[in-house]
Amino acid sequence: MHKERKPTDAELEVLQVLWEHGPSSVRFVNMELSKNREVVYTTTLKMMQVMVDKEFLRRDTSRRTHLYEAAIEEQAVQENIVDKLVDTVFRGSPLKLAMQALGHEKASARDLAEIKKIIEELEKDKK
Amino acid sequence: MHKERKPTDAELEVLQVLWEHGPSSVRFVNMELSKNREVVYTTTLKMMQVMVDKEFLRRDTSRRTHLYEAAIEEQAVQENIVDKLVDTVFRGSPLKLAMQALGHEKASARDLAEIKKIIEELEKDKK
DNA sequence: GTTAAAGTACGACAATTATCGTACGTTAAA
DNA sequence: TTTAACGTACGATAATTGTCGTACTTTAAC
Repeated sequence: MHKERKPTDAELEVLQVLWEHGPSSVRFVNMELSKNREVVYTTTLKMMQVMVDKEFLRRDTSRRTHLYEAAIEEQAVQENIVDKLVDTVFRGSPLKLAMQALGHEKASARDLAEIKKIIEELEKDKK
Repeated sequence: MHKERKPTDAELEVLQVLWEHGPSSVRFVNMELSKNREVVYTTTLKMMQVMVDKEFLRRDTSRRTHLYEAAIEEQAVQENIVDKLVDTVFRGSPLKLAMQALGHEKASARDLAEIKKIIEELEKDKK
């Protein structure tokens, strides 16, 4: 039994696929990963088996082709990572992180309008 | 000679100290790290030597007590990490990341006001 | 000049990560 | 019923990380 730890980068890639597509076979996950880079099938398999051991994934072995699904919530992982990031890279300032994200090239005008609305909501809550 | 790679978590801790305080001795960095957790002096020393090899740090050996300074910019590291994070954890959406950051417990009312201003600036630029 | 303190150098280590090959079982088609 | 395709299991491995002990050097105080 392993302790709850933070997924590695490669593990996050696997989780992304499962969060997006729901329960999937190793074959399918491997296909998805292969869109970005070369990965041997058994590498993905082994990794997902390890992730079951770490309790990052659950699997259904009732059929020959096992189905894996994420056992941790996307939202929770995002929170963990952001919290740690704020501490270790942004000197404790979520503001700096948000600014960096919004300065990101992919942030669109619509994103900006969207987040302004969210901020106004948050401001109401804080009052 | 090493390839340019992303600093590890422990390396980020060291970088944080140097970004904040400028060129420092191993002793000083070790003191700072020890505020958070127990670290043996030679562990910090070894790590910083490795970081010099990786070209994350530069050092001045002209005096007995060597002085180390960050060889990579805080801003650049923040950008790298945010870019990667957007891709691997937020499905390519900087907006989601910003929202998560602002929902962060430490985000204050002043932060929110601040970022609203910044958004308005960004919106002007995009026009 | 001896000695204690403070410094650097560096080898060794366990744990983790990411990777792949090989063995082996199951299915289905020819 | 052979065989090829597809699946899981799992050992081995190289690289990296974080850790620390030990050896050696320099400085300065006595």
